[in-house]
Amino acid sequence: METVLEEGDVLNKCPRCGGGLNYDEELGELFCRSCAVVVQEQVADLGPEWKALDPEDKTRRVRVGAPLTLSLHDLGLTTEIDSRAQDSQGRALPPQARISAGKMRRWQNRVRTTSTERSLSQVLSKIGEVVTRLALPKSVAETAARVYRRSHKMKVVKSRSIKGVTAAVVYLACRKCGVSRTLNEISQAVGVKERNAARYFRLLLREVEDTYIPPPTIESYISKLVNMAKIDARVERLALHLVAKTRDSRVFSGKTPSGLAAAYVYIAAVLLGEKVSQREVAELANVTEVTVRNRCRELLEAYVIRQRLKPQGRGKSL
DNA sequence: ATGGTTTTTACTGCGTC
DNA sequence: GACGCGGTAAAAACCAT
Repeated sequence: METVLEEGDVLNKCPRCGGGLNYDEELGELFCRSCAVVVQEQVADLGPEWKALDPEDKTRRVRVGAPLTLSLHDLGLTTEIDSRAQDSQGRALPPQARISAGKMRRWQNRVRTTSTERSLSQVLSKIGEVVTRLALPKSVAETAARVYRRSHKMKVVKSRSIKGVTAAVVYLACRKCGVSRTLNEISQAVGVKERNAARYFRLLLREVEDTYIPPPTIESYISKLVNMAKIDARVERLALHLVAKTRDSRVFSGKTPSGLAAAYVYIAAVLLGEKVSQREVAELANVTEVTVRNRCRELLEAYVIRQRLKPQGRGKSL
């Protein structure tokens, strides 16, 4: 039960960031643990939604080869690490612009045909823009559009900021689809203050969305962090293990998951003798070093972390 | 608006490579 | 001496009420 990553989980390297890729044939879902973290359970939840997709996708998915690569890329492993991710080990990716255009076109077709009135609002087209810009999966676009139409029907978004609503809806869709993007990233892409988007997001949750959407887990943050920082996978495993061990603790309550995740990763790295600085994990988790330190302190106060681990664990004991 | 909680900002001292 | 680490106080942000 301490093992979270199963054998054979990692099939490939992410073409964009080099992180581990997981690809589920059955569900047609691929997830890079750096760019778009999707935890196993959440994938299962996605099942129905994916089945509802057009058959064209299915046939494309079955084939192996170049189209697959294309769809891999399509499935939205994105942005945020763009600098080094740009071009990886010689595998030439199709020009960004072309893919974006194609995706945009497809998305718009779908929306046009399904939406009853095109004049529904500018929000829908804005959603398309944002999804394209962030290279998010199609499922996100569809989910976002669906949520928006519903909220529109319920009149809750009447006379609200278009940008704010857009960001909120897209973020909500990401959450539903298990795509790990922060509200901050999306707000920036939309060009709106995060707190405004947050307001609308809460509004949506309260008024429209009846199904509870779990917030991003500490575990998902940990995976994201480890992969983004290119830290040894052992650290990830240990960090996740520590989370599991300390799961039923009040240390968690009210603290930002990303900060906690950063702390776990840091502690795990120290235990394993990996050289990872607080600054590094803090930056990647979008928190300050102070927060990392505080979480570490609280964690270490609450628990005695011993290193009685198996093979050549040259860890120190804290 | 307000109050309680959490995070950030800014600054300091300490050890070490 | 710069760097990583640890701590602190006050400001800022967040959130429910």
